[in-house]
Amino acid sequence: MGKIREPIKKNSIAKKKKIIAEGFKLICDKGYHNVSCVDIAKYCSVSTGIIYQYFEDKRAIFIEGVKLYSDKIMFPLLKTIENKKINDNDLVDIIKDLIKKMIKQKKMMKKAHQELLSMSCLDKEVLKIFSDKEIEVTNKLVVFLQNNGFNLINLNEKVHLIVNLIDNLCNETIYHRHRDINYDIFLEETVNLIIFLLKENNN
Amino acid sequence: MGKIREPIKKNSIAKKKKIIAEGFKLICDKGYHNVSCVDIAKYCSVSTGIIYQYFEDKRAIFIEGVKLYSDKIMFPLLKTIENKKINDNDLVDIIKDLIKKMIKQKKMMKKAHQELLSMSCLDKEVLKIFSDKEIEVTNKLVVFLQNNGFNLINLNEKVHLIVNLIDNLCNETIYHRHRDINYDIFLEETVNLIIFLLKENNN
Amino acid sequence: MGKIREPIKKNSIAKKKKIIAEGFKLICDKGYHNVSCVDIAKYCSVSTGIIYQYFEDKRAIFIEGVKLYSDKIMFPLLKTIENKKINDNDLVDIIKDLIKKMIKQKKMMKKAHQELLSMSCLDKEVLKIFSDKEIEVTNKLVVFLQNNGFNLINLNEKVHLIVNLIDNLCNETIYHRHRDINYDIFLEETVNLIIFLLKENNN
Amino acid sequence: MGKIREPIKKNSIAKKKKIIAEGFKLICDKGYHNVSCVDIAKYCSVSTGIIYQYFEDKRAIFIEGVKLYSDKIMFPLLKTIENKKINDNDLVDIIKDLIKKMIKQKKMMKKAHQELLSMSCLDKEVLKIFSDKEIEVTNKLVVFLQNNGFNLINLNEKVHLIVNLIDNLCNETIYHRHRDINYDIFLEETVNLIIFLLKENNN
DNA sequence: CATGAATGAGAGTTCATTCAT
DNA sequence: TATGAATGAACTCTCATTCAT
Repeated sequence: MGKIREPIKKNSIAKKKKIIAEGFKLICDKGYHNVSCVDIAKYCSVSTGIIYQYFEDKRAIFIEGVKLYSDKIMFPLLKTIENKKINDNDLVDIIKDLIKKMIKQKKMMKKAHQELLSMSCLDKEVLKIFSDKEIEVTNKLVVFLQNNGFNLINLNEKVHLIVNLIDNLCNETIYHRHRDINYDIFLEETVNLIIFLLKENNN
Repeated sequence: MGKIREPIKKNSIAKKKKIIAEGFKLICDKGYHNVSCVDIAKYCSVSTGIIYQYFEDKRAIFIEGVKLYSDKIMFPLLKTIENKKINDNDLVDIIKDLIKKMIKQKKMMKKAHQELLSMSCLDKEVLKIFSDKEIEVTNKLVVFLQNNGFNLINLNEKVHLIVNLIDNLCNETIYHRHRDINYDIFLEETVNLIIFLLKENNN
Repeated sequence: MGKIREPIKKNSIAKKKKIIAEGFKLICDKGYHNVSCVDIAKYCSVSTGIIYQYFEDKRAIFIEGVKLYSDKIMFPLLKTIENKKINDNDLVDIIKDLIKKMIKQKKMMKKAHQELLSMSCLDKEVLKIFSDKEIEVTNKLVVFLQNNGFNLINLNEKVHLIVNLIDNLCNETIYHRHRDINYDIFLEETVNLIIFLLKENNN
Repeated sequence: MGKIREPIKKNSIAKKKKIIAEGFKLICDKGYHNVSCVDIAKYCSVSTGIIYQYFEDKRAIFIEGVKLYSDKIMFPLLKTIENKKINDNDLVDIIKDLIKKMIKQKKMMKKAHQELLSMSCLDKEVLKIFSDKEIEVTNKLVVFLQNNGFNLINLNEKVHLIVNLIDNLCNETIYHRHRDINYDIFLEETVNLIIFLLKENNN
């Protein structure tokens, strides 16, 4: 029943923010299904009752957390390309450097990353947030590339492919550990593809 | 405790298989966390007791199901390339056809596919099964390509990339629905990349 | 896991006490193995949940009950000798009177007594509680006897024997009903032994 | 429902005996409430079905076991005095020796002893078996003492007391371990009492 | 507004007993 | 007769949610 209430007092607003921040952290850490609302309340040093005044349920806390923090965990690319300039000479190095930074970031958030990935498979709202965020990333990359002289056709779709390629590389490196893959070669081949996409004078 | 029993009688073996098949179906349909062992028992028309004689717990049923059915749901590529021959002329068409078939298959198993993906993010054993299966797919594709005259260096890594590219395309098409993407162009560009990988005289 | 909580509010403290008192009563009445936690909850008019917030499990309720009520059930001797004075003339009568009072008390608690005895055979913690209580009883009796002029050697061991003799007599009378025993004579002989122990100028 | 059947074939009779012997052993070992009928069946290498054809339930197996084997566990005194002769000179030594042998025997059967003691507190049938056995023991001891020249009044009751005293001593020694008791002195005092009982020219 | 004790439905699991083979 | 697979009621325990204070 619609008893959800928005905090007005400064103090209460801070409390709600705390529940999102800390609660989201706990969920990502322990796993969504291994954490109860009482756990979250305790972890945030608030009463269980207050949680049900600010949030529909556990999922709502998670969703709010996803909205606020998914950038860092799922899309480190955004931060990484900010204030970058590229010139043709060191294109390969720049891409490699960027990928390495992303891997590092994602590794730091491994647990959270897994949890978010898992939830995004099942929860339409989470997926929507990610889709929107991906579009944002794509758009920024498109602008970024155009500003750096890459005026290609189908740039939108190419950027999507690039994002996917980088994401795959990151995930392969962090999780899969396929025994039969040489990850250095995998990196080279991925970069090759990205360069091909960026250099292509298609159609 | 080691109370898990292996069925011996024909009838019982069938019953265990039924629990895996139907139980896995139910889990994929409703979601792992929305289904209890009692639900599974009812759905399979068996007693709850028998479930605990054949399986450690709910997860064990799921894992068995994954082992048996993950091919069809996660790796339809395997079936799709069997008994195929390719010649240079229609390479593009063959790839496109293959992708379309895979999308169709995955769409049929959408719910199950989501559930498996989600679980693979959290459960090491599930991930392991998938990793192993992926290696198998890669190896078969490598052999397949070699049999068709594609003797490229880094073939292993390239095939991995191809599998990823196709997988991404499938997922994009089935789930993401990014508003800003033209999926026909996305398909063209993906195929372009695959062809590039297959034609490349690298290094 | 450490989810056990200590009640703070007056009301809750009373509730926990109620669970111990009534739960212990029910267990003693019906038998430890014939009573479930749900039974106890219903009998105490509380929810099952609260039981698991205050107690580890059923056994914990029983143990708490034993700690609180074992005096009355197992060691009525303690209460019985309080504020007694003895002089040589009526020693026999005093002992007989004391024994009769104890039998009466134990008879009232027959079911509980059986249950406690039974559990003490199997449960080390219960046995420990009883052992400690027995030592307390012994010590008080020792002091009591010294205050009444019985300064014997090996008083500790003698008192243990006396306690045992009385206990045996009680149990024989309440339970065994050996057909071949004349319980009046059995009482006489037991008192004889006690007197012998108290009068002995040993070694 | 009265489906209990008595085995007729040699083979089946042996099977029933086996269930009693081995089943009783298992129950005493693991504890009555920690062993299921299926456990017993497995332990005895018989089918669960057959158990329910020969016995009402688990308790029935236990009762049969008690009937057959309780002598050794609860009343080692019987075996110990067989073919003994006593003369006044070494009466003390004989009693001490006897007690030590009993303690040794009971120690060997500690687990079973505990279980039987525990059950005897709750189960009237078990208690009856023990009561009858105790009467038997008493009677044999009475005859034994008369044969050795102890023609005392109230011999029956005295023997009961002696049996109790010895039993207490055994139990104290094996289980209680009261910190404040010196068990050598306790033994001395107990023997003193027994001698007193045997020498007394009462009334 | 905030608290956290209390609720009770429902999850996972066991086991005495039955019954088809 | 003997088997042991199967049953399902009953047990222990958890947790999202409520509500008196």
